[in-house]
Amino acid sequence: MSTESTHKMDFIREIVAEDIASGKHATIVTRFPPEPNGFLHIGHAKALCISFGVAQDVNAGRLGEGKATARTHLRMDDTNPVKEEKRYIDAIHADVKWLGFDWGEHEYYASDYFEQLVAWAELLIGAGKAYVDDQTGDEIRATRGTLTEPGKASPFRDRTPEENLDLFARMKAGEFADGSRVLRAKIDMAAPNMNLRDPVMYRVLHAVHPHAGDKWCVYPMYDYAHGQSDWIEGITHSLCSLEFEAHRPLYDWFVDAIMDAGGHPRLPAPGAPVTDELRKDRPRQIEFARLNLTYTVMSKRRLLALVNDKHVAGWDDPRMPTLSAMRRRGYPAEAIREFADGIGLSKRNQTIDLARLEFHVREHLNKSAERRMAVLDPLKVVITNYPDDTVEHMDAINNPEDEGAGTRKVPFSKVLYIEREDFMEDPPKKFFRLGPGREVRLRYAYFVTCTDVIKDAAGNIVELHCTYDPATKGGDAPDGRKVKGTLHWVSAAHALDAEVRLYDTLFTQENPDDVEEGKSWTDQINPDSLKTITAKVEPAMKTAKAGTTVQFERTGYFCVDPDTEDGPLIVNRTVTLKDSWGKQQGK
RNA sequence: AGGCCCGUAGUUCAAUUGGCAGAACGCCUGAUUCUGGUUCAGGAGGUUCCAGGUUCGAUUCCUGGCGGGCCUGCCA
Repeated sequence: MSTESTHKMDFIREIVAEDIASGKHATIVTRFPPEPNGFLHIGHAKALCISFGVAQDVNAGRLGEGKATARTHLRMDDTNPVKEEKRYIDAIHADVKWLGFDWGEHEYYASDYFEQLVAWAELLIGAGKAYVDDQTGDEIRATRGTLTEPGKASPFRDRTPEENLDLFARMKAGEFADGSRVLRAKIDMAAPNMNLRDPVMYRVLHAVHPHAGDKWCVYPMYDYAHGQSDWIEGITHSLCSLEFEAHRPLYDWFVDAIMDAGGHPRLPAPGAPVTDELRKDRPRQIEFARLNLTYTVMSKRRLLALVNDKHVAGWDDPRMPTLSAMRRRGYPAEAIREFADGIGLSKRNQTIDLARLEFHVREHLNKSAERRMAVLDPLKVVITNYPDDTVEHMDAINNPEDEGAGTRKVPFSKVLYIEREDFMEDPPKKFFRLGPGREVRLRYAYFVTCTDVIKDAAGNIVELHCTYDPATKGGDAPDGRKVKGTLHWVSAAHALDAEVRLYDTLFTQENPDDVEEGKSWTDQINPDSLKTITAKVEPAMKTAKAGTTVQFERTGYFCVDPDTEDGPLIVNRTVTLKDSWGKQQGK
């Protein structure tokens, strides 16, 4: 009995399980094929979790009852040098690793297959299934037809294989200018699927490639390169998003056409026949719905625009949905994986509530993040009956969810800061915090009672006077009396200043595309998505290293920003704590 | 308009392949709590897109509608 029955299944895992059960595959190979033209985002995390997750499930015996092994390749889908850059390749490596996936030695580049791809293209030309077209881009577009009308054949469609071979060789040799000629597959100009109306296989591009250098003047299109790259690597299940559904017939057409012409990546010897057995050795493309999140955009084009138009500080600005941004913001990789695994897999377009991602972030951080006290909006408090020069070091628990995290000392003295919103001069009954004559607990310290409210000439509250009860040291009253509220605080003399970056959603609408006539998604950008303040934090934060996330009690989780390395403490708010009081106030 | 794909709580997914429609997140209530956090207990929320048909019985099968998505780059 396998654990399969108890494990979460989806339509892709069912297909893989069947393919193992039927003996179709003894080795399952999946792949993650990013184009290095931007940074990976949370949508890629979903794809990563699916392709790596399927392989992990196979290896763990959860899929296919241990009758197969599996691996996952990382492949740069680098067929368009004008958009791709080395720095994106580096960022992809870092992000995939950070998320927790290991491709081992299986790192590949589509550009490493260009030689083979060209050889197969020549095979197709020889078989009369591809031709060089001298039409301009505009002409090709104009003759492609529409959704309801068939296209028109190119005047160059019936060139001889010899002529095509010669022309293609000269394209490769760099004899022709960019855009002057393309190699097209000869399929069907009347096909209802537009992708089959003689799609372009190669274009002339005199561009330096980030991986292949200046070796090539022709570059293959996605449709011609992707399926064949899968095939070369022995990918069994090529998992991609829904918009490639209409490309699947073409994906299969190229494989069939190459085999019909005598090609196969695993021919035992040059010129050997493509046997029925070899014919079964081919990849299968399966599509699933890509991830959308509320209050953000996910397309790389738009993310690039946000960066280029300076709406954010960069690809790793913590407001971005990129993995590098989430890392910088303090989202744990494990939370992102749990999120991705939990949202399900289907063919329906999905938009997930941001709240669901935040749930996983809080769930993980609640268990792992140490607690600290920090006052974001300081209000001075003087404990009038506390000795002037005394400092006490209070014991504070680092993480109530993790006993192993231990305790620390927090200095307490006569002058403190508390949160401005923790005091109300005329509080309603449900307000459990400080008010004139009210007693509250200062966490890990004493019960205090507010005796005086000091205001400036304009009537603004600038200071509070309180008395403390020495018998309540540590936070408990020996007489058993209770207080409704517990406040966080810092000692003014010991507090550190910290720059705190408070983030809100990058867009004001759940769906940034939901706009009135004449407006665009960029009009929905939230002008208050970043607020920078200076907070007072307890001295234990002095040693906090970049990348560590702590919980500031009662306010939220905060991650030390890498900018801290060369200056004062800077923290990013990862996510707020759930706030039933604030919610109640909001309505 | 032509082709392909998809319609189940607010959202994302289940429903042992024809047998009493469930879960998670979100929302609401209560208990607990030295974080208005956590934890625990409970609640609201469904014409399974619609209409026919087959069947003792349909979310599931059939037919026809309706709604949504994708496709007319020398992007991926």
